[in-house]
Amino acid sequence: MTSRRRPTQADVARLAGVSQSTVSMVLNQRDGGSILISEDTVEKVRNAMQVLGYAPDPIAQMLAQGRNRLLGIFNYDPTNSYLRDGFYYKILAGIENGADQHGYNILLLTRNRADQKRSIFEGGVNTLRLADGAILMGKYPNHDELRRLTREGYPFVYIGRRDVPEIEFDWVISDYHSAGKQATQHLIDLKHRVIGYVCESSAFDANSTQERWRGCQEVVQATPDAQLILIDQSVVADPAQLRDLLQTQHVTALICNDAINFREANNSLIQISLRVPDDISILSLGDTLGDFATSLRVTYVRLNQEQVGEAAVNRLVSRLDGSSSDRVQQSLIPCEFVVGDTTTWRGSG
Amino acid sequence: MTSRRRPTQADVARLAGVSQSTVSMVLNQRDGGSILISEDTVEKVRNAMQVLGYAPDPIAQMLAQGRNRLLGIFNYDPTNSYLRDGFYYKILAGIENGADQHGYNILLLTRNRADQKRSIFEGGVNTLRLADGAILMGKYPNHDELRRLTREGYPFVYIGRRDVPEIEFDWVISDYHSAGKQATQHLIDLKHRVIGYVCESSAFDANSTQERWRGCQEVVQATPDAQLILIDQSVVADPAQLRDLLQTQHVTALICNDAINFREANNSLIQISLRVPDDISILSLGDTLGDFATSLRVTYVRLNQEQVGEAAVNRLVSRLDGSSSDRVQQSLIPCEFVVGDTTTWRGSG
DNA sequence: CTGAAAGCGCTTACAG
DNA sequence: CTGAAAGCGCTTACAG
Repeated sequence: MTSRRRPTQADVARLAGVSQSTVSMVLNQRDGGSILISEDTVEKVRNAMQVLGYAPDPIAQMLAQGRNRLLGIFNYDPTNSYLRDGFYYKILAGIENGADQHGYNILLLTRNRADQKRSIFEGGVNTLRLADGAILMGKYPNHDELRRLTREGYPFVYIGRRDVPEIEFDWVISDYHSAGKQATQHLIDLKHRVIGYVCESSAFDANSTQERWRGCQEVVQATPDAQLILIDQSVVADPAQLRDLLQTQHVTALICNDAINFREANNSLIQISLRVPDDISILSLGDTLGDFATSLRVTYVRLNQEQVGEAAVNRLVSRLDGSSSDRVQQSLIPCEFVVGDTTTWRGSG
Repeated sequence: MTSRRRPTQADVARLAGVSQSTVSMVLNQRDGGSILISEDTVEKVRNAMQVLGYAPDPIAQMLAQGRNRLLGIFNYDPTNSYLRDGFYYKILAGIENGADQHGYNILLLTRNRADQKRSIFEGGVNTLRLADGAILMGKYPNHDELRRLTREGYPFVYIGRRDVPEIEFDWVISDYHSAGKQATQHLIDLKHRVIGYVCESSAFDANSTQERWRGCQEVVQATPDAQLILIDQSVVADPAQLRDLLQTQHVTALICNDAINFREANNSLIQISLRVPDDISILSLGDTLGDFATSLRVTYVRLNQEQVGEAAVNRLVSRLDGSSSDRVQQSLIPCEFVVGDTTTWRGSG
């Protein structure tokens, strides 16, 4: 660990017998070489760099250049909350991909995990400032902070639609509304008329749930005799309760808000001996949790979270590179509806 | 987006009517306040900071301080390869946690995803240098790069055990060897004597697989009449082949190298109507993939990847903070053997 | 084609 | 208790 000081441009310059700025020029030689330096000099400098094992200090470069090709990621929710159905992971993978394509690295802000409330500003300091721009996410952002970021002109994109009074900003999100519509139309087409919507009460107020629900509602309301029944996850978790509900209401199909709900519902159905899809159709409005041990392929909506992450990066980078207008941009990423074996015609059993 | 220049310490100083260095002192006021500044001055400076919305530039701070409380993460494998059983995600979560506890942020190096070979040094530049230290991972690291990092005294910890000629460095890894031993002993105790070991041929040379396998071997070799049979994943994927193999060899238990192998094996067993665990016992030497739709709890080894990530951070940070000796430190994180419903006494069916 | 100089925004001895 | 100055390692006009 004898790490004597790393070599600097000054060291290289000394060894090569040129000035420090020349070393810098050689280092940053643009493609095409608009800056002309004699071959000899380049050679000498290159050699000296080799000999000393010189590598530029990125921090100094940043300070001098005023930017650093770093994309910040800040999550208002504790990471754990995203463990659910691998949501966070997929978005992160998309962001990584996008960042890589644009030659950016990622700064993952970890601060304040311990506290209940995570915060971008600590002691008045914008911890995101280290990055050129940031991607924010989380169910409950601090509105004041978002306003301050906007006021300061700090470039960011939110993952998920969030409406904050007084300001407007970029966001990207899966098109949950259309997902809900497609799924419901699918069931309606299969002659189902009484459809249960399974969701946890704690998740019902989330924007992403509301959008799904709204999509389902629209289709149901446009269909004579059709009705949508909200079923709490706690009911589904209890096989007996679930059976009673399904029977008394004549429910023939279940739409599950996400993959977890799907799994729970499916488990309960097994226990009350209802066969999928003959006795009851069931689908998930979210990505599946790996494959189940059954041979059934699940009917579900692919949320394309990777694409959401990539889209957020693309938007952010286009702002950072100035190749984009200043207009606020809010985009929906299409979901894909995948028809599997867990849904079929009503009464086919 | 009218972002006129952000205020600097100089701006604050001007407004407060003090010198720039005084602003810096106020900003960095140590606990206890070993540096004495009059209440009045502090007040004035604080006010000015408020008025201007001043926030220090972290990059400049880094340059001046020589460190930045940033932990680098570099993965020699493409991220996708870690999607398998959520490996990468869990480690990352552990790293995030650890970093947070120590007040570090994370720098995720994305470079070179596009290329086949990812590289730390680009054009001779150590891209990790932006971070104070780094956590490296990936099946096939570039040995030359690791040597160079070591030579330069750059602090890093490897996730996974990698033996690189000429150098030694810190690593942290799950105790796969012990995991294999425990699992095998469990089966031996249940009177199984012919045990199949399911693994993909492409994964067999990996250190993590070798350690598991070695652990299993040891127990089997210490048991009279016991034998361990290596079964390629491709055989397991074909139900007919699997049945033949199990029958001719009298295999009564399967050890699956990871959760994916487990799932495939389980699916095939269903198709050839072998009941788990009555006809055959089966367990996984890796974390499970969520729950299966069956009511069986899987017998498996919990790898504690989060702990691996956290341990790596702890080690790295203790080196960065100088609170640790320079001795190379290589540690094994214990796994937990979880007995579920998929294993039972031989011939209980 | 190359060098001297200023500057990026901080921190940290060193004087007073 | 506070200020002037040097320095962190670069980049970028500006002279020559």
